[in-house]
Amino acid sequence: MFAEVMVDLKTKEIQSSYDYIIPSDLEGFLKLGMRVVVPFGNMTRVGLITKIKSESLAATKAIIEPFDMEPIVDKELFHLINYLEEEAMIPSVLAYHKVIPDALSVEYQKVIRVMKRDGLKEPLKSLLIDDVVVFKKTWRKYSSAFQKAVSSGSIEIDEAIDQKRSIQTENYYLKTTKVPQTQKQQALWLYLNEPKRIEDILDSGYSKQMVQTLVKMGSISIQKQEKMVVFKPTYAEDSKALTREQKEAVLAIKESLLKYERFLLKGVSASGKTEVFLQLCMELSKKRKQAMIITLDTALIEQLRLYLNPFLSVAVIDPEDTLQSRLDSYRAAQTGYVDVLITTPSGIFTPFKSLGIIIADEAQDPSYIDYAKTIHGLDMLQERARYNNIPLVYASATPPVQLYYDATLGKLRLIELNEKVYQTKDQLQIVDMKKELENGNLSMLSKPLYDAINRSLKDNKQALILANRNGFAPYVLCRSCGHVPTCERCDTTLTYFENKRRLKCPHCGYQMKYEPKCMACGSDKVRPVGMGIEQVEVQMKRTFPLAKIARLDSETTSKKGVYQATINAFKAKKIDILIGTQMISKGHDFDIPVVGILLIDSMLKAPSYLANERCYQLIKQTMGRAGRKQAGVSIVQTYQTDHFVLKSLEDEIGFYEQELNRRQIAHYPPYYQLLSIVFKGNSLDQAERAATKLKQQIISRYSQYEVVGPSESDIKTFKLMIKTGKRQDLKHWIQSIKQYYDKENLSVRFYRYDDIV
DNA sequence: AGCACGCCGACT
DNA sequence: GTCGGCGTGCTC
Repeated sequence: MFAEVMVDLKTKEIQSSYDYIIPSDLEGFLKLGMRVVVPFGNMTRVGLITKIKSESLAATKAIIEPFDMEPIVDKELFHLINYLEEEAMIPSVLAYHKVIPDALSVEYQKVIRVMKRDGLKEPLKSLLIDDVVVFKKTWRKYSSAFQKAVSSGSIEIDEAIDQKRSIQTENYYLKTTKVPQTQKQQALWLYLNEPKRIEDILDSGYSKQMVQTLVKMGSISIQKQEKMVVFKPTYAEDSKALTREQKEAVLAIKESLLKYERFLLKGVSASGKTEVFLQLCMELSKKRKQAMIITLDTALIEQLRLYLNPFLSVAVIDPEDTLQSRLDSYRAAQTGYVDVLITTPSGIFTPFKSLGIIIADEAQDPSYIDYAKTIHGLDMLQERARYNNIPLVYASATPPVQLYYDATLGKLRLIELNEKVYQTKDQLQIVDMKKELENGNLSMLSKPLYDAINRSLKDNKQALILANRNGFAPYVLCRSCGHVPTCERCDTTLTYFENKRRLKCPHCGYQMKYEPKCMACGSDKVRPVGMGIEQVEVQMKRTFPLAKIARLDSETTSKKGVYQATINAFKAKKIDILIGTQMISKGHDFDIPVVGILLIDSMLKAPSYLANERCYQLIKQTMGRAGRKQAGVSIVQTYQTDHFVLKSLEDEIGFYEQELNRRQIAHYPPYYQLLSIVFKGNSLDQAERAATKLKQQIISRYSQYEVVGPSESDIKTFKLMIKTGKRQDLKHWIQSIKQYYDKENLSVRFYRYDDIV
């Protein structure tokens, strides 16, 4: 027999499936979806069995050994890998790496054994102080030196595979056919009529000693089985009584529990969405089916877990947890040992024994699109729901335009939860900052917002300020020559952080020390330009010197636990004014009379077709934090009072309709599909030529496509943006483009979810 | 001729 | 990702 194996070749986007001979002793044991160790060139690599077949013309080498005891990729995951390859245009090896969790990935090592020490020259001499040294990535630096040392016989090299985390096993004890002599021993022997763990045996009153003697005598055998972490519900009493709307929502979704259907559960926070989730999960648990809930971050995961755990067994995959704990939860979901799995979008590929529902919470959030803009989490979840024939519930207070559009077409069912648990009338005020300037107010704080905060502080109450812009200033400018420092890697302007005196790239994380001297002309007239959250904090402290002020942004929360601690302190009223980026807008219920929204003008101008929707959602969500029990006011400061996003903050339907109208006219989703094609060559020139050439070819051959660009995007790259009514059309020629440019020593990449226009 | 270096393609 | 083959070009 033969196996088709997808060899783990991390970077190259080449054909990666090769045929291997299955050694006769592994026949029957090796199955589809298991990983195996195979020889590849002069290397030893891990690969995934993608097919088992009885004939192969190509196979010459045999599989060395199995790497897993059972398949780690099931039918559904194969389907998803295939989907990523076809729809997201990701090469299959990369798709495989997306689907396999980090905890199960492997690293390749070189084990160097010193044979003749006197033959060694520098730098090897000082590197190989011990007789056996293991190298990982640093191997590459010295590979040629090692090579020479091998041929001169001073060292030998072996390959080793390092698993980051393996599936843990533990011993189970089982009786054999050999009956022991004494009565006591026989009691233990009879008790082990099925495999039991040592803890359970001890709990039942038998001693370790006895087990061991019986093992020695051959009356008990030891089996290795996977060690499962058990997630148990904490068993509370009855759940809360449902409101009429909640009952209707639960009923509507319950009706289609065993078929594929999409729902949009629209409700502001505190409208009781979580209770609806709980009811659905409990219903499924009775049917021995599992639920997957996706949310955004540690805090929201924890909130959900605390709500569900009294009634259900709940596992959690949080990227901030350790590899081992993520793997435990992964296995619990895969083996069906848990009712509910809560995870962030990073966990959307977790396999389940028997999945019954998928709930995508905070469905409007951009983090559902992966960093590389090639995968949309919501699309993957839709594919999984379709595959498993189960419902998919999107939950959001401010649904993405795409889902609103789908709902109007009847492609998904809209369920609204309108009743706020606390009824209050929220007030909205939009302040024109141009007028403030005319009236002589030079500060970043408008008079109405200043008054509102002041009043609140006098009443011993709090204020929440959204300033969604990291750092002290969006960029620094040399007033002498006009130079603006940009990122080496992505060419975007660097954000200035005053506290750390550093310039950072908001895009890729590149950072450098800030010197108040111009890198281009040497002048010392370098000044920060524009406003960021650090500056807001400084000014707030100056304006309200007696108030306790805290800031929540990516910088202050880089240490684990700070986020939650600050939120808790704010809830406990130990902080008077909380200033934060978008991270303060999600999930938390504060009871505050004043919400101030600053620095949104640049967001409205962002070069993304999603800018309006993101800004609208952010403002709405932040407003939603204000005034639960008490009356609240939200104050939005802007220079663009006429912008339709701001004008329709209290007219939801109006917003969606105007935005949809705009997108239809400008040819954006949901009416048109986008595909960006990015060329990266050895030189800017080469990339531009290729992009221009392809554009002409597309225009002349396919009149239905609209091509925008080419425009310079990252360093040494040019981008074309294709807009088309039907995406189906694109697939067939993408393959040929790829092959064509591979020969030209140019890299071409395709991004389905690029929103930057 | 002899060797160092870099690019290219094969790897089942 | 890794290695070997082959061509180029430099040096003795």
